[in-house]
Amino acid sequence: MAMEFQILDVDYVNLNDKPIVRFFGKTEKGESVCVFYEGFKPYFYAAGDNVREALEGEPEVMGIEQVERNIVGHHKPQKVFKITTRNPAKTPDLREKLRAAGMVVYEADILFKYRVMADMNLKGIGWVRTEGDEFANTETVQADKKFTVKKLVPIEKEGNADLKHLAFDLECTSSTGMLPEPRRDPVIMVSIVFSHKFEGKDSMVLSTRKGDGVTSFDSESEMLEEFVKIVRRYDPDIMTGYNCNNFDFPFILDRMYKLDVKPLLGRCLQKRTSHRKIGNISRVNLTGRIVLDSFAIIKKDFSLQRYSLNFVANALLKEQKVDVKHSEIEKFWKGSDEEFRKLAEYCRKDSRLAMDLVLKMKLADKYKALSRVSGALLQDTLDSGETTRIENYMLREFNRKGYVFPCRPDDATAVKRGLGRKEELGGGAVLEPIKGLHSSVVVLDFKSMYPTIIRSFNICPTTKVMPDQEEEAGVKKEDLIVTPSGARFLKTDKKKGIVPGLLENLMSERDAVKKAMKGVKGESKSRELYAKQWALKIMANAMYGYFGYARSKLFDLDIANSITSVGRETIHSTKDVVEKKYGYTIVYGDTDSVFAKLEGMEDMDEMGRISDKIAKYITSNLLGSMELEFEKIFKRFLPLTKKRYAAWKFERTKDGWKESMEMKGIETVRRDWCKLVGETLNVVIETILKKEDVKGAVKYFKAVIDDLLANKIDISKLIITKTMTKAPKYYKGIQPHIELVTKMRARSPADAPGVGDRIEYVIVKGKEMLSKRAEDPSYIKEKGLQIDASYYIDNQLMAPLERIFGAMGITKSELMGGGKQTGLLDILRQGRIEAAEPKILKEIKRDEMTGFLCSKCSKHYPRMPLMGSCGCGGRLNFASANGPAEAVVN
DNA sequence: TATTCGCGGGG
DNA sequence: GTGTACGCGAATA
Repeated sequence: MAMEFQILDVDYVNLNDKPIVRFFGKTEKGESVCVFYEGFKPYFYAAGDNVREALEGEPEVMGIEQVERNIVGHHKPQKVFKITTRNPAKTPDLREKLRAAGMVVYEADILFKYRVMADMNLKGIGWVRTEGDEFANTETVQADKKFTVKKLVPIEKEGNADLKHLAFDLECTSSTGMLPEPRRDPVIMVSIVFSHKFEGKDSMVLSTRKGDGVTSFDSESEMLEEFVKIVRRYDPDIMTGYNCNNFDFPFILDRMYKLDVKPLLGRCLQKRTSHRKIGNISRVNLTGRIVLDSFAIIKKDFSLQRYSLNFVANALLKEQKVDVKHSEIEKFWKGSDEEFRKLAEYCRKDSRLAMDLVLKMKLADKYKALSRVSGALLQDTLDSGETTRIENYMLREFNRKGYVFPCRPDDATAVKRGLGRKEELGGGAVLEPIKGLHSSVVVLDFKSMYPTIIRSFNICPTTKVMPDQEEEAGVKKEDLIVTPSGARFLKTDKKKGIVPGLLENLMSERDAVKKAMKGVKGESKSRELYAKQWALKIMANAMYGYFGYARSKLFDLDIANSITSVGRETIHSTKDVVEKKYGYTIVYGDTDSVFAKLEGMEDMDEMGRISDKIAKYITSNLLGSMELEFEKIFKRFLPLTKKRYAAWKFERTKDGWKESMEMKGIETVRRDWCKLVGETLNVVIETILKKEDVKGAVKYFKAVIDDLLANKIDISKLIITKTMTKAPKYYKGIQPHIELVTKMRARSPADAPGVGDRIEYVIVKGKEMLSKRAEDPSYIKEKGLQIDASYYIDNQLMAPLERIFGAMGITKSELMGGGKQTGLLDILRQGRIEAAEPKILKEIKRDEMTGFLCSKCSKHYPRMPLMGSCGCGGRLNFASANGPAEAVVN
């Protein structure tokens, strides 16, 4: 009998002194599976003269065999010892023992499940077929199908099994007003939402109080026991919740521990579900299932202003939470039946939103694809970074080519590498932007620059030849490629590097998937292919970083530097060719792109044709698979500094040119800015770029300021929000939103915001310090208070807008009305500005300047206040550590 | 201008 | 479990 399933999780147990590997999975029909595989012996490698002696009499060692393997850094196979052991868990001991004896160990830090998967060529989320199945009569695991198998064979099969999801959410009371703590605060309610009907229901609410639509319990421990039973009966593949990794799981597990409820939420009935917290990150171990925290994934994959459940649900699902403030939970819990019912619906809705985010936003798709490409298990793809995936992917290929893989470095080595990195590792080239507003700029970029450099120069730990290694490698100088940083690699025809080979596979497979996408019909199929090509791209792009990462098993600065040095040289030579051969100015460039100015050109198609021609010519002179291509047109391009610019972009599509704005390094939405800032910034940038109307932009900005001063701006645009994370008394510094809460409590304790609430405030006029002048927007309207216009001008609007206008050569004094405004058009025409020369009196260097100092009362201002003089009426000088000065020089 | 610090999200 | 450990904006030197 045989069976096919998709691998969800793998672990092992020791039975009779032998490891038995367990594969948890799901069949196409939706049955949960657990198969047992026996007979795989743990092993690793060691090199050195005293390996046998060092392991003499070790009961854990089953065999030591001398074998030949390739080792990174050598060009001929080396004699190493393959050490076979009894128990994977004992490997670290043996490893350290060998190291203490001066031996070098290999592959002695690979998790046993990954050792097995790599050798059997099995991948996370990959499909597998079993052979020699025998029914396993065991109650140690929970699954629809349980078998002991003789063999597991990977199979090529597209599509994904239908996974069962369970979302849950807790409500707790708090005895302190701070976040509830499991050591003293109880769970009062648990909501559960099912992706597939469970006993006829799609959701449940459990609680220790009775109410409509709620399953009630006499005690918290009975409720938690039932929660465990429901999970087991429903048997989900994926458990989710919003911030469940950091709150709901740790909380409920700690409560179970305290109340003596067995936390058996996984598919193994012998392994308790546990959580471990390191730093701020907590991870949950659910054997046979997967924990997917929708908050964690959304934070990684979506760029939003805020990540509260309500904000995210609004932005992504157009839904909102039931309206209950955190501070009201306890009130509703103890309140009327109606209030309790509302709390239950609030709780249910939170689970439903967490579930909808996962299912409707397809949060797991990308990660499934990454697992299938890299081989890492889905849980690891979700929780850990690129390292796990790259190492899984590389290990397999290195082993196939007869290499043993190095171990990861110890902390001391990693720290040393990290320190050395800064001076020794060069990054990409960033060309100095030519200041001013530019028109008719085309952007050309190198397709997958670092992967193609690695391929074209055959850069790999297996092809690197050190100065004294020519003889060992059996090569001559002409067999080597030298990179600009001076490292030497074997040419491809001598020996193809493993990493270049992997990249070639990743990139050609991606091309094939993209081709297949064109002919595909059906939304789910095309989504799957899209995720696959995305994963292939991510894996290819991650390869470079791995060589420069301090904890990498293949850390090699020669390699990292070789890759970036080729990149830098390529950018500079591309700039030369475009400028000298074609006569166009490069106005900017960063790592893998150059921005060329096609002076005076208007016609998009014409600009596209010229770009294509240039790109094609340059590509023809590049090595190997490196390729320059036309990417987009910036009809207007306004650089502020390196890595920061605004542009009016046109992209070529099959239906003509698609227009949009592109901002790099310029935020128009920040949570500590009021709406007015973003709005003003957007209008100003658009006016400059689209209408080329700098005067208009200045005029608009001045009008905003006039409106502010005249109290004509709607208060809603001036609201700043901040969360109160703890009770006011625990704040050490004085902060506006906390001062406001204190005031609001004095006015009306019942309506004042509580811990965890977001506080909205507006700064009003007054004599007190700024923090004391934060006010509640509705209170302002009610009492007709005046807003503090100069605060909004100096502390909110000025800095970001000054940067934009500064890039156009407009100084603050010109902006604020006093200065001359002639010359703006000249600036535009020239596309270049010079900094104004300051008059020299008593001077300090620019970087010495700390702000402004009143000559009368010595008050210090970090930034020039709006009125241009001190509040006391005194004149302002420049301030520095060496005292005041009248001028600043560069 | 670089580096360290603090806090998000959950109740 | 043959383990590993966030990330960005603000404040500060």
